[in-house]
Amino acid sequence: MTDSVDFAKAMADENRQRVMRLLCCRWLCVNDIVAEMSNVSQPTVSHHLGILREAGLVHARREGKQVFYSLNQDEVAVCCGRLMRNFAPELAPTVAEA
Amino acid sequence: MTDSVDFAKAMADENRQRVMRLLCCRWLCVNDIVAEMSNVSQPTVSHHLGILREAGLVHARREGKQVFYSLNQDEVAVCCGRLMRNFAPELAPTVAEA
DNA sequence: CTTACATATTGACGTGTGTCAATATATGTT
DNA sequence: AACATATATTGACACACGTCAATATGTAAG
Repeated sequence: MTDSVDFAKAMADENRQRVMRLLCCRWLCVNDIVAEMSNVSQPTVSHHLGILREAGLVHARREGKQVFYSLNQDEVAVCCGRLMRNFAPELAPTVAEA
Repeated sequence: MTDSVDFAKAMADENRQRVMRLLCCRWLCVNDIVAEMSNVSQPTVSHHLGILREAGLVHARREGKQVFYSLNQDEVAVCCGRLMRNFAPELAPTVAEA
């Protein structure tokens, strides 16, 4: 339903997808992300992380002064599956894994 | 790459997803779509159809005075597959169908 | 060729969104 | 407590985007 819209909106930004690729399969703290992003300030990165966190697309874990983020691949997979079922039902697997 | 961003942007609107659901598995002309959409004017529907067409997410076919649209499920599937490979690689099938 | 109908385009308007500088909050250190 | 570092929040700004009324374009019929 509207969940698919929220997912699409969360993904609908180049910098957000850059952050997601950085967080794929590893944990990074905000400063590391900022260091790897060119031409994007720390507040902007923090803002994008907030949106991704709100959408459940990243995990967050505090460790001392720093906060580490990592991509939530499960949620991405669930949302992609929902998109497939909604908008490519004739191509999506009929039965989902339980 | 940036294609995933374009796909997400095209999907990032509730009315656009409503239109896509209407066009799932059938052809509708613009007036039919307008009739089934509440509180959305004909120019607005036309505008959304243009964005979906630009993104390759719908097929369009002229038939006399009317233009019929239908959802392009293949493109949706391709884009979802790309999202999966980019952002859920540990959950996506390793080998894609040729 | 004029008329009628279907769709697309234009122009204007309000709202949403990405961005940054400045500042606040949180945590650890001395 | 004072300070330093890491992250989040605020406020302001420009620009993108969704929306509609009005108009233009395309297509067929009389």
